[in-house]
Amino acid sequence: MVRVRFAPSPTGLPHIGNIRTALFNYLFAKHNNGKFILRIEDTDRERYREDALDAIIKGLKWLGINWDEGPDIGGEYGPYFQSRRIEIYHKYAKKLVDEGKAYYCDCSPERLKRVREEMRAKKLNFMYDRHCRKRNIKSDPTDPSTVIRFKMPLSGETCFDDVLRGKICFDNSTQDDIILIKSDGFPTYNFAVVIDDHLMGITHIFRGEEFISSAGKHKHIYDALGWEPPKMVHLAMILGKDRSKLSKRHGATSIMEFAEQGFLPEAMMNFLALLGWSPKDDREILSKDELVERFSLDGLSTKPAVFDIEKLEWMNGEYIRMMEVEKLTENLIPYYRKWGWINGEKYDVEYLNRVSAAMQERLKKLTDIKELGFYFFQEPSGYDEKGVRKQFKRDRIPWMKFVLEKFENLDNWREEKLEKVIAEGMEKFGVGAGKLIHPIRLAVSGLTRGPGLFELLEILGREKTIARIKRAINWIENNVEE
RNA sequence: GACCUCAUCGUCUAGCCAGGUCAGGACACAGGCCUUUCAAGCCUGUAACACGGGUUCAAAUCCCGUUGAGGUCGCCA
Repeated sequence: MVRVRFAPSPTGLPHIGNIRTALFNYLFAKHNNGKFILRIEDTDRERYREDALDAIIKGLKWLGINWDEGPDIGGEYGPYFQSRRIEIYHKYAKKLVDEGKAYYCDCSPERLKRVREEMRAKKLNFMYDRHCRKRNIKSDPTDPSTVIRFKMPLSGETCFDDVLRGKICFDNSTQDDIILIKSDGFPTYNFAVVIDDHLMGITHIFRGEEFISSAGKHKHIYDALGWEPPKMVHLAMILGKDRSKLSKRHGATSIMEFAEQGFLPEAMMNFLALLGWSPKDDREILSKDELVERFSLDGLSTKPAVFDIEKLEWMNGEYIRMMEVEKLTENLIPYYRKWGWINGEKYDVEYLNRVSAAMQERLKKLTDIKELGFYFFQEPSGYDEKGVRKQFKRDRIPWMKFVLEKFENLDNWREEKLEKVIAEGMEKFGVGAGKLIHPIRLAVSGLTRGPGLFELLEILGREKTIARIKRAINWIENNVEE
């Protein structure tokens, strides 16, 4: 049985790099009918953030990544918070000390800092000088004046197998006597991860390549405990547009910021899956089920990938276009509320659906409708500048007045009827359709672009159309020179 | 600095492991078609094997080196 885990630390909001790691774990588990486990690595009390756990859970759920065992739902390998597993770590740490494979150390942070600076001055690798290694201090994991350190072999070489990269080796002389238990009694990541992965029966570890260098150290701990390490898969990183590590500078980094910006979880999952993994054929739009079905180790890349938001936007647009109109409306409603376009429980779903249908193929993100479709909900507060120059010339006024009058007397406010009015105007004034259509569009929407004019007007309704055309004529008379 | 990882269009990538294809697809970009505008859709185009050696009849593909990029070197994860 395949068992994989996503093991975030609640020290910050999850960004797309973390989430993609979670996704690959998830896809691999589901592809193999295995279990996906969520474990919270909350052993750093200094950097702990109250809101982080909630953000992690929210982000994963939003994307559609569900776990089989985890902090909120439990499971037979719990607890799934490392902070609740302290006795376990102490037990194994003591065992290692008893067997002479680890030792207590009372070096102060100040001394460590000094040693580090001295080594730096000599241009040596920064490592603990093993001052306590042979002192045989008697202590206890809970004693705040001591830590427990691991006795690294002093010579030789240690290797582990990375599923993607093959054998990776480190010279033991370069490996530090890492801390297993901190002075506050909490384990370090390096220790807890080994204990938990083993005890939780993890079969495969998918994590970022920034963990490659610690994997060598983990191997020693596995060996010391007589355990077999899980299979290791170190994923290539996700980089920003400038090829540097992803950070705040690159815009939205927290996964929920993408949700707020109007990206769809299905599109986000699809896009993230393709960052560092390839289905190896020409298909790019893949549903969650298809991703699970097709996910495989040999499609995984070892090369860092640049996060390209333009492709995400394209893909999101694809998903918006594939969506049922009613579903699109449902997705848009929270934004309409947020912007005050609809209030309370009473709104015209029929109207919203027609707006959705008209705007669907023009949206890349849900929030695009704020710029592109506001006029369905609000009076335009001004007119597009270029549009004014081209379409709001004074000689258009008679044409607009003609259309206005016809509209006022129309017996049936239907697209076909509206179109007929324009045709009549073309004939009467001997001009092309655009000469009438463009000024009317600008008058009712304030924009020079959008859905077909007759569709737009029919949705908007007679009352608003008439009022807006009148207002525009007035505006031209007052603002445009002869 | 030491150690580790990586290297195909601007970007995501297929091809590499089992050498022989005009190096394929997608985003973006440019042009065209459609069209009342904008989108969408369709068609076309520009664009890459980091460099240098070697092995071989033949190298994007195998080997070595160089360069470049990234990562790690915490009582962070």
